[in-house]
Amino acid sequence: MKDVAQHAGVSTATVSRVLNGHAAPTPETRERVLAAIEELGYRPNALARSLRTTSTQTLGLVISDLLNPFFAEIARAVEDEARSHGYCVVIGNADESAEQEATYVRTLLDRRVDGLLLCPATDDPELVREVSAGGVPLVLLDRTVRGATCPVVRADGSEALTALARRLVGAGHSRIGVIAGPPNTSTGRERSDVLVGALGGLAQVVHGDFRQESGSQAAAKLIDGGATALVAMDNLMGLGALGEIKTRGLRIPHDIALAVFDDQPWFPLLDPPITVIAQPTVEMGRAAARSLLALINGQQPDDVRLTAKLVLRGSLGEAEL
Amino acid sequence: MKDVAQHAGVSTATVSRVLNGHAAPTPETRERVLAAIEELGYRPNALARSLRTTSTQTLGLVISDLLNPFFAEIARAVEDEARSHGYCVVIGNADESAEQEATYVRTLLDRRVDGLLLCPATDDPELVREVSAGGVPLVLLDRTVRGATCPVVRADGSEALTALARRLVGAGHSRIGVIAGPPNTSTGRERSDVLVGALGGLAQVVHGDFRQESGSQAAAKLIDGGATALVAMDNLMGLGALGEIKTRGLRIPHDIALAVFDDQPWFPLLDPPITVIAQPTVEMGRAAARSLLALINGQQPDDVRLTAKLVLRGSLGEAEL
DNA sequence: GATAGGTGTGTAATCGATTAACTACGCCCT
DNA sequence: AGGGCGTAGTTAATCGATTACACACCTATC
Repeated sequence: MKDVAQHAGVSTATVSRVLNGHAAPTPETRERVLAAIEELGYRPNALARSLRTTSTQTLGLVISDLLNPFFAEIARAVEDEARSHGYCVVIGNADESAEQEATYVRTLLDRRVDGLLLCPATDDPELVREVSAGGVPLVLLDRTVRGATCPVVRADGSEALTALARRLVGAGHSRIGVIAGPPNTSTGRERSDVLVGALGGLAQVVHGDFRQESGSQAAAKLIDGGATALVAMDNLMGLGALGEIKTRGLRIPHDIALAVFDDQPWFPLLDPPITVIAQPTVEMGRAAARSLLALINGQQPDDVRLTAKLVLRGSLGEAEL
Repeated sequence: MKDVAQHAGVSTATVSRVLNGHAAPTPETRERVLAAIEELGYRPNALARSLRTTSTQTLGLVISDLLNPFFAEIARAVEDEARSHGYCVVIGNADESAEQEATYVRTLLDRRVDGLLLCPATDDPELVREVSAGGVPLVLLDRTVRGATCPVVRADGSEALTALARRLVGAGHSRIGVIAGPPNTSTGRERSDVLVGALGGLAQVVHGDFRQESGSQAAAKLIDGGATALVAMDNLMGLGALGEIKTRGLRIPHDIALAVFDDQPWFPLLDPPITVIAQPTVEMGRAAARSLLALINGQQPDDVRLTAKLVLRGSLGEAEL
């Protein structure tokens, strides 16, 4: 910057003003400075700028698993929305591990992100408290924690799950296997609670960990237990369940019915296409980013609750007619 | 930091020394400083540190599309490897747009990332030159550019493509539709060049853009053109082709054979399972990260060429027997 | 007991920007 | 002519760390 100033025959202050579009510099000076910048190929150092202004124009996003297309899509939406407001997003991958999540959150805070979006790995409020104590704007996404004190953006699947339960019961299924998420995550608990409640005693629950492998194992256990219908509470566990069903040579929906929470582009391609509860992922990501930006700007955004929708495709069999 | 120093009754220099594990401070001082840090909940400002040391411990990764599971997996691997070496990764999503890619690259350079991994959207070497001119370590991943002067990490599918061509020809297919990537990307060009060459005149090529929609359109065109076999050069276009095949009610492999470049966890679940050319994505990501770290440490890593493998699963029909 | 050498800390410059406070230079008005 | 005022630009403090250099103190040696 000093070089640019020298080159243009002005002080660094003037260069800075030109850079930041301040009113002061005369058009002529401005021209000279811009020419110098161009000539020297100067690019301002964002670190120095941030240090001085205490604003990094960066959001942190800590998600549970980048490999999960659900989160990838969310990340994409967050990034889109943030960019359209001039913000960058730094993504941290927690790998469903609370420790790694904490490490990442601290790293991002150390780098002074302007705000943080978190999909908490567990419902332990400790980390959230730590961030809030640091005074950094925080929004929870997809999952919440016990006694959360910050805005939360999530999808509400109650209605869809209830409708799904009604269909399954109506079709005469009496042993319905629920492949639930980990009980220490809000989504893991709530989704299965709602479904189990609506199934009124017909449900058998096995908890997985939102990963493919656990989906296969849970499916195996439930099929062995005599289930005639399976509901996987997340797309990766759904993938695992499908694998197990295929391995055993069972036919959907003839031998076993299946529904999955989370839609994926390839679900309609299966034979039969898979019935799902589709979450408005893109909207969730955008809404979360918007809430966070509002928070950063000193507003008090409300919680956002979007509704997930039941999409019938055929994998429940007659139940769908 | 000043507060911590005051609290411990030492100077900021000593605090800094404790923080950075310098030999100097006596165990007793060290204790006092650590206690003060603990008590005040002090966390060092990474921006200030980076400004002073000109090292951010951060790698930039600019990929074409986070929604593409291939790139998501790569991102994951890069992140893993980087983290294990104490580096963070900032991911930029270029959305297959050269402009957005350039914007992101510049933003990352402004933030002084220690090195950059790039999956270039086009094979135009201009951006690469710009980065190199800035003296920032750069490694290209998956794709290369014309006359690249930096290390490149990619998968070589020639062998697998040739084997695939042999099988298709051997099975008597005489009109083979190739759904290629954009001709201005190295992977888009090279993959189809190899395959078309190996098919010796039996190929019909339609270029897509590595997105689902273009896969459907290309498939439609090729099927209308009388193709009895399709090869999609990337998983998203493969997904599109599958959709088109399903829409038309065609049966694989009876009515049409299909193979896809890039494996996906759900390909084995289809009926029949899809034959693919599988790339070692995780290894690519890790290798790229390692090359970049080597470059940062002043070494001169070689290009890395991993081999993609043909995985026969049944979607080619008799050709596979 | 003076000197050399080693050790633990402090002082202050520095990284590259932003910005408050100040200066210098017209220009207008009485 | 002189005072007031607006404007363009400069000087220097600042953000929060790192680190070269200086300094004080202690110990070992002759």
